Amino acid sequence: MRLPVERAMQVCPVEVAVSVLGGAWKLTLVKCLLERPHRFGELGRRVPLANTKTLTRQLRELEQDGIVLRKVFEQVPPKVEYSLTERGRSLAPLVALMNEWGAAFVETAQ
Amino acid sequence: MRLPVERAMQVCPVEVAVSVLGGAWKLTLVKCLLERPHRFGELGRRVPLANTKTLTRQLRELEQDGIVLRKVFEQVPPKVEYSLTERGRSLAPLVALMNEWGAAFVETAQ
DNA sequence: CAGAATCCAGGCCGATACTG
DNA sequence: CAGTATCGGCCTGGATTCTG
Repeated sequence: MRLPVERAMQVCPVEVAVSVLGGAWKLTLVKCLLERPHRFGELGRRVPLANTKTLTRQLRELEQDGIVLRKVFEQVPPKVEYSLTERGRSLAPLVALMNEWGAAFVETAQ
Repeated sequence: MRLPVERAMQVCPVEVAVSVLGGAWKLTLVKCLLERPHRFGELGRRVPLANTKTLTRQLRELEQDGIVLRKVFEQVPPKVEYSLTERGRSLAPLVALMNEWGAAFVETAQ
């Protein structure tokens, strides 16, 4: 278990969710993977503001937290496919709600 | 509109929600305020790992984003009451889902 | 193609002390 | 009571370059 998550546990389950999912682009990546599995480069194009390092880090953490599955195809050129675990798929309702709320927030933009 | 939110808008509504709600303790504060209005000190006791500076910052941002209402009572000793706006109350389903998901995450702790 | 390596900046959050 | 002031650390995220 990662340290920030440990801390969050002391306070509230809500905070656990935030510290697991709150990283930059994480939930957007999950949203993409809910559609279908993606390759690394595809995800990069879906989230154009994230560079490769950030992308890799977030995906690794999602993998470590049991949300994302990383499958390596041993071939040249290399191919890696990212997909969701069951726990990852359980985020579907949450992602839908956040998408809706975020859109409404922008809509009602001050 | 705050800068990180502007950036998030370029990518996905989900990312907007994350950048508005993802700060430390923010959603936990909203969860408390969904129960009833709280005074500053009360919130501090509900979120014991946040110090006064952090608490103030998060509450100010939530206020700026139209989620929290800050009401000052001109009296001695001072009294400030925090409550939710309509937009804040619209977070109820989201908070409930995240609470549930966070609890399940801890339950299934690796 | 899918990253790893390196370096760097900013801000995000925290501890502590002080104030009207 | 409800903050502000000051200082600082560190972690997050980013730009760029390099590699099997």
